Amino acid sequence: MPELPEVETVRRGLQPVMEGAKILVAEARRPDLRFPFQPDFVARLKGQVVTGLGRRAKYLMADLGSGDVLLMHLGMSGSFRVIKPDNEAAPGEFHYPKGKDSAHDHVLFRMSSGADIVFNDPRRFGYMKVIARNALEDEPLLRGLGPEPLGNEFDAAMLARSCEGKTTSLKAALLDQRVVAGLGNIYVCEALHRSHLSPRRIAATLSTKKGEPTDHAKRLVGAIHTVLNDAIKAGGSSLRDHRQTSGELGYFQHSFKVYDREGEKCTTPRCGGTVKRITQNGRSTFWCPKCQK
DNA sequence: AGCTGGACCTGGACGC
DNA sequence: TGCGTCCAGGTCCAGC
Repeated sequence: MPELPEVETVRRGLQPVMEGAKILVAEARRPDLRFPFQPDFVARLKGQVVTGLGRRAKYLMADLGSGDVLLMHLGMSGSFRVIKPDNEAAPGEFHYPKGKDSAHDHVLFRMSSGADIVFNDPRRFGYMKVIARNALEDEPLLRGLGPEPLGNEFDAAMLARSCEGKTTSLKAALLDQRVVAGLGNIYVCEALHRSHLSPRRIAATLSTKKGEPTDHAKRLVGAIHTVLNDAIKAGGSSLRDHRQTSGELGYFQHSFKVYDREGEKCTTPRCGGTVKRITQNGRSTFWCPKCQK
């Protein structure tokens, strides 16, 4: 599920049951997700109080009382659900209704807040890692991350600067987490449509020869802001029945203008174009060639 | 150095 | 029904 708005929605769902609560039990039900779990993964979690739950780009970060940080990424198909523990179960055991994809419930936490938290990830592109807080800046997974798209430092000037000299497409540049961290395939397509910019445009065209941001860059940053904020307000997007931690569906998918709308009429007033799908860098791009230039 | 394409996984939708 | 193909919200890494 997870681009920035979905990860932020997950964070808000987990925060009430995680923050200030102790991890009574932690369990990893397989040796690896995308990477092997660290040998001391469970040991470093058990008994720790979660002092805060934050987000950086598409990562969730749980601060622990020990000074460690639990880093979590949802990959393509990761999700969390919050369930009530079964009081009949032994204290260290997780008993809960099994669904058809329970086989992909890979990580479980029992919190002192009275919640069990289950991480499910069929494709296992997600991962979790415990890092000492004072070593965060050396963490390779976080190293080259660009600015938060909703943060103060991300503006047209900064976007133009980081796209300077880039010969790749605008689509590919915006998906590059070093340029801006948190966008994915959906919100890049949506932001480009809302700013009427072609996904095939060369990224370097966001700046003038003097290195000043063009109006295009300003429009694009504005569109990124609005589409992300609107999506967060809607609880993210629910594709293929992906759910929030509470089991509720986000509803921003109903607001997609182009993503997964190939063949539909463009919604831009007086455009009259049709949404097309092309492949760029191996991934689908949805856009309207008529109003995106 | 920057960029592209393949690899990593599983499951759902579709066509025959 | 079953089998094959294609596609999916991400990102790392090799190779050009």
